[in-house]
Amino acid sequence: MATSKKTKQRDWAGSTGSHDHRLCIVDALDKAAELCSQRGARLTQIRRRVLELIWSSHRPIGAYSLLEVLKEERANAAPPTVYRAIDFLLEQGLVHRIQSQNAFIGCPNPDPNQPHNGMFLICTDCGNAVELEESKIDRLLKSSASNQGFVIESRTVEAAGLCPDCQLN
Amino acid sequence: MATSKKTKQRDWAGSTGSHDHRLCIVDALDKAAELCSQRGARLTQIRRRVLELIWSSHRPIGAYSLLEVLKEERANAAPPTVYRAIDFLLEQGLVHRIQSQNAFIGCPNPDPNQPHNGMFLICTDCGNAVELEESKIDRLLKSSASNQGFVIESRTVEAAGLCPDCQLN
DNA sequence: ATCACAAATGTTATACTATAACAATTATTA
DNA sequence: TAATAATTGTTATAGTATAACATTTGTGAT
Repeated sequence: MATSKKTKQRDWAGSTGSHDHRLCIVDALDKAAELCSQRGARLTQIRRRVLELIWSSHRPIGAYSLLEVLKEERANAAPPTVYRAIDFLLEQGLVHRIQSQNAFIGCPNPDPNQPHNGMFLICTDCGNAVELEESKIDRLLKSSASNQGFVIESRTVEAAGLCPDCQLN
Repeated sequence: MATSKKTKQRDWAGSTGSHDHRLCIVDALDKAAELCSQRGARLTQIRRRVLELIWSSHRPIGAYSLLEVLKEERANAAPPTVYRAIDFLLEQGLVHRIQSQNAFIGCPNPDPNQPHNGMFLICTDCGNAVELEESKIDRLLKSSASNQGFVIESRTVEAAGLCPDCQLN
């Protein structure tokens, strides 16, 4: 259940490919700023910084890993500091929780209206995660639930396995 | 993230309906005994008792809740006692982990060959959970992953919402 | 501007979840 | 029945998350 299991530092096309990841970060922060401003939500320094740290890779990152970094910049950072920021970012739909790892990852496509639950492919070897957009699966799940009279409000879909790169190595 | 959020003590047709739950338990224990015997796996007293406790309701139950009960019967029960039993039961596919709750639930249909990952509908009101069998969703997920060159090894699918009963109350 | 209020952050403590490491005991089988 | 493997006992600790209350900072009304 530990979230800090070591992973190789490698990327794969589906998630990060050979791209300039700085652009991901800038883009995510820009989107976040705009969304928050539209909503009258305050993207404070701490919140912005935590979002930036979460976006620092395409791997889910745990709260205490974030805290370690934050502490170097803010002597008085404590667990509530990071958990509050995370709670805010989750509420705004800017990040997702990866339940199977007790970790968090940036949402590449924050919904302007309301947050959505992501669906993820997570490589067990390199640790990279990519968010799927599969409305079909969502519809199937909803209808399957509906058959039982059950109404879905939120869901967790996380698939673990090997990304293309790690299948070779 | 606490697993002990209070839930109403109510059942719903999709999961438990108005049934004699003792039969569920007996049935589950019988199946477990047979499976283990076939496999040469040892369903010891502790393991059997933990399985029974997990089956004591259709709600996922946490390790420390199990431990509380176990302690009344076995003064020296400690976290490893219950986690080891859970690990065994997970390996044998007799129970599933509910990631969104750090809790465990019995598998009503343990696979004679290898364990499967469950898919669950979990009521946020009464807490009951029911396992779905939706091979369609599995296939969709696999093909969707395959489009990215990703090979799925295991997955988590958990949907939270309201069961039929709790929609009325 | 400044007061009053709300929101965010600081701070300390603690609850909850899970595993490491090694010792003792119990089963299995040669 | 001795040797070995599997299970359980025991203590300690790592990792994840929140409660509760104090302080500071931002916001809007006047």
